[in-house]
Amino acid sequence: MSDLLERLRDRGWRLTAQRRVVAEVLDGDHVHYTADEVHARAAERLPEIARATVYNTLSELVAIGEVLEVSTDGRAKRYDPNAHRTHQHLVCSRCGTIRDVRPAADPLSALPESERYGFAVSEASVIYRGLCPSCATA
Amino acid sequence: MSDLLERLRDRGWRLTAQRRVVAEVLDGDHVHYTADEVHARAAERLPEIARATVYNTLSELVAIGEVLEVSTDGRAKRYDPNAHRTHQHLVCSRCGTIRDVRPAADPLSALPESERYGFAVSEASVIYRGLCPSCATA
DNA sequence: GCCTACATTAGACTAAGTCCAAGTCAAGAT
DNA sequence: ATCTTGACTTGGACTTAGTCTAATGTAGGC
Repeated sequence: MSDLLERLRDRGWRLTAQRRVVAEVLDGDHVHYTADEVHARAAERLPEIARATVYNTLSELVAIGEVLEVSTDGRAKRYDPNAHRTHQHLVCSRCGTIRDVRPAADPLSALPESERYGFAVSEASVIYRGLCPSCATA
Repeated sequence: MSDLLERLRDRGWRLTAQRRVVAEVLDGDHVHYTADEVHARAAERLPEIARATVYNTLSELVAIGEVLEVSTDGRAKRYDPNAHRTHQHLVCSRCGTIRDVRPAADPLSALPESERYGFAVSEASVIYRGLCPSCATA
């Protein structure tokens, strides 16, 4: 994650303790925390960190493309640090577990010109839903 | 939309004035209102209708599969009466306009078995994003 | 026309997120 | 090493979207 911190410094970010712990929480594979979960985990290391700071930092990370926002259920947004390897999401309809997945074909290519209504389409995000192994057997 | 009202009566729905106006508001193509928009439009015809009633009715329509919930921006959910013709959504990244679109291939088929992590995947929802014609020229 | 189970209402409540004015501090300049 | 300053953080009030509840109203079977 020091890669990320270095990239941030290169962008002129002031490197504060708060930003550091938020960046550290968002490290790993298949990480999809809500802002409140990020705040709770950050507060374990830096108890006085404010919710507003977590929201600010997450928004900045999203704005510069280091973190993705994922909205799987119309409730709290989730934050996905896996921003440099394009992928989609597979969500369990029962328990909400999320996995990063890579479809075989670019989803954009499935949308024919005749279905684009003159839009300059630049991105497709897919949510696959189904039962995860533990929910299927339970 | 009397089709819908008939299907609802067949299911044993009590047909109230409130449910009727909500169903009438949700009529047409490329309709994707938020709950508040549905409430505002319903209130034009039935001024005393309560927000809670709109939420209740929308949830019921979703539960029985007559209306789809779409979450395009992590803000208010939108309600889509086009539930019997499977489709995906194309959203303008600037103004938020939504169109129903039909990809050439079933998006599910693009997810190889090796990327399913043992899930019983049953559904894929796709949001295509880009600039709509008016936002592209503005 | 009555009855009653189901539907509606207003308003309090919750969850998720934004905004703001005041205080703090990282890092460049000295 | 300290100063300075503009960027960052804070806590709390505020907003938006949605849920819940107890009291009231009413559709539709009789």
